[in-house]
Amino acid sequence: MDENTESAFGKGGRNGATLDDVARAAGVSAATVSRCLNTPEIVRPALKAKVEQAIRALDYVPHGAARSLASRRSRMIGAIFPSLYSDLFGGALEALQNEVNRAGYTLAVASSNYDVAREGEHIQRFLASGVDALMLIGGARSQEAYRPIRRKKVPYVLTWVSQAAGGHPCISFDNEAAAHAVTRHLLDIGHRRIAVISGTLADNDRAAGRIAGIRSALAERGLSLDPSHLVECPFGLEEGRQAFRQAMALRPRPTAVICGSEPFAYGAIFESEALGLKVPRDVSVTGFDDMWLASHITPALTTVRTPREAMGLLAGRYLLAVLAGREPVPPRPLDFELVVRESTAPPGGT
Amino acid sequence: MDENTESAFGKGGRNGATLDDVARAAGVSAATVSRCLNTPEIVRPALKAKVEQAIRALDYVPHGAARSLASRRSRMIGAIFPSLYSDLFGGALEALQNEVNRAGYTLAVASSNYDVAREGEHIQRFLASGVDALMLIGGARSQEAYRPIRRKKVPYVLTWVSQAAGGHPCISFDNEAAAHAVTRHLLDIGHRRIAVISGTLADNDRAAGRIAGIRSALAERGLSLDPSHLVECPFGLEEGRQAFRQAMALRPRPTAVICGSEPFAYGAIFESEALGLKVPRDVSVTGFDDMWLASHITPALTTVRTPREAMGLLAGRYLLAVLAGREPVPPRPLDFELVVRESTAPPGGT
DNA sequence: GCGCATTTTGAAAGCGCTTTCACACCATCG
DNA sequence: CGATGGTGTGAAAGCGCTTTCAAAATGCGC
Repeated sequence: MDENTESAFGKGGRNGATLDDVARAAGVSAATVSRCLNTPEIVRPALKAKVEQAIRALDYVPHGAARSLASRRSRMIGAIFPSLYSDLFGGALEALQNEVNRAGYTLAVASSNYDVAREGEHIQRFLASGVDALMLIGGARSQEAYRPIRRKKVPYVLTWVSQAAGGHPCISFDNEAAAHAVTRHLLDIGHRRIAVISGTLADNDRAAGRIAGIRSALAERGLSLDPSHLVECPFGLEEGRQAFRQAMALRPRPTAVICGSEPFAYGAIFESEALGLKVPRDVSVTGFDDMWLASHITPALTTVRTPREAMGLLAGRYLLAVLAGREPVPPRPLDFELVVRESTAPPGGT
Repeated sequence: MDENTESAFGKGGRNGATLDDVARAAGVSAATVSRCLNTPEIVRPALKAKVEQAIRALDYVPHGAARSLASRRSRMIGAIFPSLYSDLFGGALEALQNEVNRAGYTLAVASSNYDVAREGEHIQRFLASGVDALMLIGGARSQEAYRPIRRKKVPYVLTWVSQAAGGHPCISFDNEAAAHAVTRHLLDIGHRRIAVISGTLADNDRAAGRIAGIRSALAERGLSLDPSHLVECPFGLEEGRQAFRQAMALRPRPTAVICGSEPFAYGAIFESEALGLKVPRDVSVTGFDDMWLASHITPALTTVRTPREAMGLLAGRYLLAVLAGREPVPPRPLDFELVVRESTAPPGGT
């Protein structure tokens, strides 16, 4: 039966019916079939029914590339993340994917591996693939990088950063404010000697924003962040352990360590045990993101919960709105929440 | 200057030069430009240089959809994961993405949310988008689901499962053997009363395979898995805690708990503390996958390391090989490794 | 019923690129 | 030195669909 159907196709050797085949089978023009697919409301029910039946009978699947070429839209949205490996971006990726799918779009992804040059290549690749819109993380790329995007007039949005030099549309919580809140909490319970573990700052404005927030909170109390108290290293739990050891070697020893990323905090807590230090008695530790381990680790981690799924969802929604011809306004910075658990306590508690 | 360049384009209002524009600028035919892009080795250096210069001058970016339509290849590969959220699949996703990118392909992703129907829709969507190949996880879908794939003659490969009913190409370690190894380890150190925490088995042949491996190892020692000792629940750390509590309520109490997925094991270890049980003294716990937390948690987790990145990499390589016209043979099941750490010990040790 | 204003429909022209196919070109051989 | 063969290039025909544009069908009022 499959074979019979095949033989009904226009040309031999093809592996699927074409719109013309459907038109012929339904006894209408190709234009009508096309309309049934794209603007079904303007075709009379009688014809529509015939077409739909023919589509089913032939098992017709529209040819994406042909649609794209003719309509000048690929129905594809590209997203470039610094990493696909960690579950940090997983929630946002999943939310974004769901949202764009709902509107009939397909999501293409790429990982820049925290490398701007790499990201630039991916932008080019996506543009060449003809994505209709683009989601990027952060705003730490040169203005040059936006040129090809602007040139092709492809809508885009930045996430994980609430504002970027150049006025690019952003959807995110405010990194600076979130870091400020964590720092403030530590200051409020009496800490004065605070060390910071941060991810590599070059090309990472999220991390930089957090440092800025820490500095401003410190400044409000007349304090400042001594360079020796800022340990910068690549993301990772193991790296966090090392950085923590380094911070604990400082004299006088800091009474609190702010981690710019959650794995650092896990590393710090694990390493404190190895060091014979008790958290929070000997040293307070804070995280950033409130990922799944945070509430289960001992001691449970004081951290700031970031709206990761929301960013993915809203970024998708924003792009779809632009593509639909509306002119959405990126929302104000999203809410974050300081979650105080057991890893922080007043200093000197013994 | 941008404006001047624009005005050199063939048609007005477009947002990019076309291949014809390049041909005209270089004083060659469109065919030659096309050849410079696709088979540069067959065009004479002199012409190639002129074309390349024109491409740079016009900032030409090929139109993906047009290429796809004419060449009948989209240079896009689709991958459908059960979830994008967890970092379980993150490594494979990243590796796959890198591999296909290297060959000039773009990766499209989707998450089925562990739902076969959802996965089916994504398959259809990808096929309609015209992906050149498809990567799927597991083999727990109806043979029906493969029909559209076969019909369009799209190469595909299954991962995370080393063999599937229907003879589909697979690239994976052997779930059954891996689970067998873990179980064997427990049996070898003297455990006899073993409970199992497994992810939902319906539509998940990976989880089912692991249960089979556990059963066969048990059977080799004349033991069997009592239904009461098999706790089935959705994936997640919190769910693992609950399941562990349930397993610990069994009388006589099991001396070991095999977790079919790593988060369950983390949950078990955390919950053991809440229960006043000491791992491994009171109960041994094993994980599955050896994710980043496994070696840092206390006690460090005995588990089996699965080749997740390798699966992504090899799946990509396999599909690219098929697309290149070669007829690759899926490799034999990939290696896994039993990693014995501190969470397992002989029973009754007090 | 006729004429006019409205939908609906079909014909045909592309969308931007790849890919035969045939031709032109040059070097080689008899 | 002309015939032969191999390369490199160009002309043109689509790839399968969307989208004008004009023609056909419909509905309405008088």
